[in-house]
Amino acid sequence: MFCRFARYLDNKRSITYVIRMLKEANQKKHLGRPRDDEARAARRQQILDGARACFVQKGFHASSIAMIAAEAGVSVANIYQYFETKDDLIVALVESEVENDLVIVGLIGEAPSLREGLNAAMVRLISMAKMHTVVQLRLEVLAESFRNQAVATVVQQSEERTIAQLAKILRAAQANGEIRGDLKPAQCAALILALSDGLLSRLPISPRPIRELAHEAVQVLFSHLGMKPV
Amino acid sequence: MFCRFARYLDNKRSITYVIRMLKEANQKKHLGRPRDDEARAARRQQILDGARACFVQKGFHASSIAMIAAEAGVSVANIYQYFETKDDLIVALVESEVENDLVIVGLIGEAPSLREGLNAAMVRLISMAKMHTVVQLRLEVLAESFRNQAVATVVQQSEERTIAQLAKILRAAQANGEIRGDLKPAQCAALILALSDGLLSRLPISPRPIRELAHEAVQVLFSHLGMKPV
Amino acid sequence: MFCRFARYLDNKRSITYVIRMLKEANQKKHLGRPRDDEARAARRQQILDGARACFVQKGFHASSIAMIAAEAGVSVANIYQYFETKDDLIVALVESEVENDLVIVGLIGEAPSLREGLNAAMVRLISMAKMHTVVQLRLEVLAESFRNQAVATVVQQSEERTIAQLAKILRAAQANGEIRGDLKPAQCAALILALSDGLLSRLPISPRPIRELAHEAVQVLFSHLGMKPV
Amino acid sequence: MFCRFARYLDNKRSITYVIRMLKEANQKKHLGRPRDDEARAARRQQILDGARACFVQKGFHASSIAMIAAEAGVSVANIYQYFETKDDLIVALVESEVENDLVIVGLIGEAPSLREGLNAAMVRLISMAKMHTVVQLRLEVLAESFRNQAVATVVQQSEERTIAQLAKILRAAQANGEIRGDLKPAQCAALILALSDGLLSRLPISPRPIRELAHEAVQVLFSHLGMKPV
DNA sequence: AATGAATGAGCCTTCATTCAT
DNA sequence: AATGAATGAAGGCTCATTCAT
Repeated sequence: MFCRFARYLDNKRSITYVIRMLKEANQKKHLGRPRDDEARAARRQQILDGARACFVQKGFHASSIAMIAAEAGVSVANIYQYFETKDDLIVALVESEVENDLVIVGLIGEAPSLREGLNAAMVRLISMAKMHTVVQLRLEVLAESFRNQAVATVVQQSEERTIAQLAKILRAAQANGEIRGDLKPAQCAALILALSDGLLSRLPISPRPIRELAHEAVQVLFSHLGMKPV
Repeated sequence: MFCRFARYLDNKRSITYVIRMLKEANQKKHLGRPRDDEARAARRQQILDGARACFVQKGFHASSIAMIAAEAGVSVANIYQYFETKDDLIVALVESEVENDLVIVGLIGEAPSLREGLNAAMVRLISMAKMHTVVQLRLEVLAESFRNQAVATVVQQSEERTIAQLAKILRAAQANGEIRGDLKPAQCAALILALSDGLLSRLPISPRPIRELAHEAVQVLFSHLGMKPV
Repeated sequence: MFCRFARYLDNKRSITYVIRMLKEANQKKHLGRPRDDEARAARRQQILDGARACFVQKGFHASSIAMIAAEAGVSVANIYQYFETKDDLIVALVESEVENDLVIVGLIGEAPSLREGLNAAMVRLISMAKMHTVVQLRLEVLAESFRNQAVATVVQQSEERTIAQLAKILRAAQANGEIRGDLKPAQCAALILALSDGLLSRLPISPRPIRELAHEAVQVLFSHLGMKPV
Repeated sequence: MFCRFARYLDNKRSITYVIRMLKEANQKKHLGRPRDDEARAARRQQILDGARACFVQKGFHASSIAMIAAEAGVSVANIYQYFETKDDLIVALVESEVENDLVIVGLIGEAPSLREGLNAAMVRLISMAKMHTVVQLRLEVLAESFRNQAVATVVQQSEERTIAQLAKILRAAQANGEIRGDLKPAQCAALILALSDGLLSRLPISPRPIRELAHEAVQVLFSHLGMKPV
């Protein structure tokens, strides 16, 4: 279920028309009164999914609530029962998006060795089916961080947690002698994340495949950490 | 002349009001017809400057032509004599923005040694007064590249040129033995650019000062290139 | 229990948020079904009270059902079990509001003399704690009478009753020689009511205190009625 | 050219439909660029006229900008080139509306005697073709004054001017012995205005014709002022 | 009877763009 | 060439009302 808008956007139809079409495609009826929190959470997620698809396609500011509603298959007014304003919706999406980072770092931690962990994380990132959308959103989020304090705060907190987690892994690797002991784990962690962001953000503009660059980058890291290159 | 909009945005006034105020603040009632190509170019630049200020403040899609016109001190309709659509304006701005990269790389090339060049470039970036706006726009541009083919093309071409230039410098350094000879210059160059982008993009969210991270990053690079760390 | 909305309206929050806050502030989660007609009437009154608070604050058309429900501490849907439409709610409120007139006129009738009665009524009006809201609503009602036939009818009927009542009092005063015998009681009564409305409606715009004007007005009346001024 | 909306409002058509109909009825084309202030003032007045018609019909808050635009025969966006917000439009209308008061008072001043002046003013008011709308708006304005400070200020200032003007006339009448010398002119003036407002505001609800009441009211005034009744 | 959820229609405002001057 | 005026379309948000529970 990728952004259904895409199917309409190439025609020259007006946005209003596209939205009506999408709405008619969603045969949804009046849903009645699902009482439980579970249903509410599901609907909330449904909206977030629609929002994500739109934001990936058009960015935060060029995505309209009407688009998001159509994409999610709910009414415009309904969205406002789950999110107070569009900004809140953006923040909520950012919150759910930054979870990814921890997951990736988790991959590193679960591996038997740092070397294998870093490799696994890289492979996972590169081959992830929705990588494209993750990266696209990541950029959107970083750009938004410059001007939207609420977003910046969310990302900053996630960043701290992620760095802390990765630093812990690095410290463990130092303890068992896998990497040099004279590196500052937190700084090193921040660097790894920055490098990763930097690489991925070039997805649409890099003259050579990101895959190659990522491989090279891991080499650089290994040598910096004092591990033998592959 | 930073974005003059900032001066008005905190009041509760409507955008329309703000724009009128800005317009009145720009004394020159009638700009008159540019006398020659040079004057035309100047006017064009004036518009681009206004656009840049707005884009930095609000992003591409949340900046309106009216804002840009007010910020630039020209009339709305006048903008349309220099740029066919808002998208064209964006592309033009992106074109002028990617020039920066070559300038920075130029810094590296002019230095007596690669080590000094890299250091100089880093210092220049970090201490540049308008660094904040450059980075903000960089993210905006990268995010836009994902969805706007015209922008992607411009950035991609610039990227190729920049990498080629940097690769040339690296090759020279290999030739005079400053760095390891077994590195692929182009790939290495791409990596350096990615690392730089990655670092800078964390400006608003990094839990520690970018300056520190940048210093560390240069160490990583040096060790990767086979130079002694500082 | 003055309009609780006031407490929220200064913040920048969206209306949706304000309404949710108010709702949560009203502890009783579920009102339960009213046991008898009396309980039903109480619930109805509860809604009318909420509506009154909102109408005073914002007027008929700028008050939303959601606001009224939040203010009254009932659910939106519940309102629709007591009033078929918002217009019906308005009419019902108008009906309850015009009762005031009879009460005031009653005050005049109960006094030992017309002189004392008029004075008492004036004092009562001016010093009434909720005078402000009464007057505000009175204007709202009069304005609405121009365009809403249902409201006009209600007010007109009340007006007739009130005039009749006051005329009766005046006739009695004529009978015992307190006032001139050549006045037409009904016309005179209408005049008194008009003067009263006219005075009070200037509450927010009068350059001098209404109290003074009211005193003067009573003098005028007295002299017109053929009573000695105070 | 009374409110053209009236023609549509009885059918059950949606507002949107009505607005489209009205728009199509206005064959207006793109107006080009009238440079002069005169054209701007005319257009501004045109909008105010449309607004007035709507406000009379539906009140301030139930009149939408779209309605006003359709009624005035301009586009919605165009309105915003003449008035910053809907509230500003309301204030502007109120400003133009309170001018009426001075005109009426002017009538009194121009008459050869106070008696004739008051009579003339009354007759003028009662027989004015658009009296209905004037009174309707007057009530709307007074009601709005309670909650809209900007409106209250405008009305208050007008009120002061009007009272001053009328007081001057009364003082003159005192000077030439037409009326009692012991009345306070300003207070008396305020009273006259209040009585007038009070009477007129009962237009839609008075059980007997306002004309009669007005006549009676003038008698009251005359006797209060110490003039012989007619 | 009471209510949370839902929605089509509408609200105010702004947008990118065009046109007559 | 430059610009004020103009506008259809769309933006974010709220409304009165309904329905299933």
